Amino acid sequence: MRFEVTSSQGRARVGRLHTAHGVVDTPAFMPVGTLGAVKGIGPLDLAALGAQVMLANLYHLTLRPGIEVIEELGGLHAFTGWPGVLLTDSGGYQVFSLAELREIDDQGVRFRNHLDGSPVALTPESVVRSQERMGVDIAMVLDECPPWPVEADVAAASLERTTRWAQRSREAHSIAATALFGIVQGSFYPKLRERAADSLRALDFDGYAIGGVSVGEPPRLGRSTVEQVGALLPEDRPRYLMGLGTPADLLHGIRNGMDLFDCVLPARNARHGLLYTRDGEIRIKNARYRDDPRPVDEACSCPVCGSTSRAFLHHLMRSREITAAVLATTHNLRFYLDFVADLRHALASGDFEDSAALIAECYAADDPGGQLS
RNA sequence: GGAGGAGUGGCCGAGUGGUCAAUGGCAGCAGACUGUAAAUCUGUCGGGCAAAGCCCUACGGUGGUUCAAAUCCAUCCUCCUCCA
Repeated sequence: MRFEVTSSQGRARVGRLHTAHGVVDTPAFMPVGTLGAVKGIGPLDLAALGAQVMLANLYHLTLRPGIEVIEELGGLHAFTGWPGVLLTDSGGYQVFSLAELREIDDQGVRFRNHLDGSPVALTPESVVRSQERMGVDIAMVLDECPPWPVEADVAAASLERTTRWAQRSREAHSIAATALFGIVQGSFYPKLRERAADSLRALDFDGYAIGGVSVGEPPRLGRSTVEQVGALLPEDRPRYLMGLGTPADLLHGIRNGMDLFDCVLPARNARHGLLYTRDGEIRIKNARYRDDPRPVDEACSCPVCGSTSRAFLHHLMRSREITAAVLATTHNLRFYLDFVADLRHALASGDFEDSAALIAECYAADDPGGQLS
């Protein structure tokens, strides 16, 4: 993997990430396909929308269909038919989201499989090995993602473990075609974040992620952490803000030097009837859209906005028609991908602050403390 | 003609003397969702008001018993089943 920064404005930057399965223009939004596909859209359609990277999840793929099956079928690219770059998350997020179903110690994490209760063990080493076996382009280390609130001493102990795991992950990494990213934890304690960034830098990862954000904290804390950690990460490596976020979160992240983003929001919200437009969010199931002949977003380039009214989407969504999810997902992902592409182009041409101001206006409600403007 | 059964809030459907403006579900109205246990979950859901309270209207119609009726009695209306 090779990463180059081609232009920058303030701390925001434009870059190119070269991987075994193609190039990624950064800043990039990466749709989340936990089980190997983004819910509601096929891999080729997703690529046609402009997505260059898709996420998948090692914990989930380990349970079903199993790493062996994926390996036998030629790796995760061949198995899923996804033509672009693949990044897998390690299961660190499930340490947070499935907290009631797991136990954690220095060795690793033991889950009670959420499907049938059977035990599943992940260790830093097994996680790196499994991601390499699937042949993904970017692998994430196993980390512990603590919820908020958490006491400082608990967060510190958690971080020490995550740091030891990062060391072990680094040592376990053996296949160059699969890049390995470290993850900065440390909850919302600046000293812990600083310590985390220092120790990860010393391990010389291919890229660096900020994890443990949007875990129940007040939005201002998340924002300030991104600002702080963004300044601590190496300039010459891709920076990945894990799990975020809203359009406003992306703008804030880009402004603070982030290159990669992933989030389930555009896809999940689409399924739940919340659509993004250049004038803000709309809840398409609301009665007001019953006979609205306009497209979801006049300025949107997606195939749905080119052919479909809000009224029709409203009808399909209320009827719980599966196509409603497909169309809404198509639109929202295109919106996100265009959103980031527009900022990328604005950055490259020097118009970033103008674009940012426009976005901040549309998504003011999403802007705790007004950091965007 | 005879025998039995049933009519409850927009719909379906509980409730069989007071704790019932009436369980549930659906529909409706709105909200949440951030490295996906999520095509999920939550709130609301007769009307009015100076609104954690009060008033009005409500369980097919009418009348009655009772301190008190969706619940008991009489009668009428409608529907269903079976027998002639």
